Amino acid sequence: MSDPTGRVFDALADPNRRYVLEALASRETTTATELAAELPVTRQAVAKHLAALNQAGLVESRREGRETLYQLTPAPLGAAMDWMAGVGAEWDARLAALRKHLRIRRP
Amino acid sequence: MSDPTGRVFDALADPNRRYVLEALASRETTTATELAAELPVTRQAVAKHLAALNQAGLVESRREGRETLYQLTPAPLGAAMDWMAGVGAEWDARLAALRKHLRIRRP
DNA sequence: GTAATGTGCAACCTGTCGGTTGCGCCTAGT
DNA sequence: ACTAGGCGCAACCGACAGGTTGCACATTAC
Repeated sequence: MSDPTGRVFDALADPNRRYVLEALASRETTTATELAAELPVTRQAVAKHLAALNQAGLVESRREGRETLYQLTPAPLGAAMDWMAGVGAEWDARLAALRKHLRIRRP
Repeated sequence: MSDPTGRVFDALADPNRRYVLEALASRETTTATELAAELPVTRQAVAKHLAALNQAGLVESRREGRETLYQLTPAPLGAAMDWMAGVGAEWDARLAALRKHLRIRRP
């Protein structure tokens, strides 16, 4: 999946990954083991999720000594929201045009 | 997956389903066969995707004679966008608080 | 130096997802 | 009445995602 927006939605589709994002939004930095303590999965599973989030550009990792710190980078969320807003807007525009058309043809 | 927001993101995670949504945003009504003609998959595959979108509340179906018409219902997109906006906002707030803290402690 | 902590990598298992094929059931045209 | 178009359902298949275990490697503490 090379499409960046697709990767974001795919990353957001998993509940554990969404929990990771929520935790990261209020924590400024975290390690995989710390997250694994709050989730019903192993550290390695969390590490895979963090890798997926990193692939989607939602997370950055930096190694500090013997632990790797993960940090939220919420920018790609904007692109995804833009896609959704585009769909909604086009739909609304179509509805508006349809309404207008009906008003003109049936005054 | 009972979580409604999760279903929305899961629905949005597939490129074919996103295409269906885009098509539906500009078409006001469509059938599964019509969509299948524009996609590299069979009608049944499209029908499954439409069922998933319906489960996510993004699409409504109504039977008209011998064909079933599908229509976009973009409301759940709003909830999903709210979740994303929440994560981004909390992050921004944390960043702002951190910056403020730094400015106070290091004038 | 040695033990403990934290990580990464690889193999493996299992369920589900996206997709197809095959069929039978309506509905509409002629 | 019969034929053709459109759908739904069910079975099946291959691939991949999420998860686990096991182990080897680096870094800190004692």
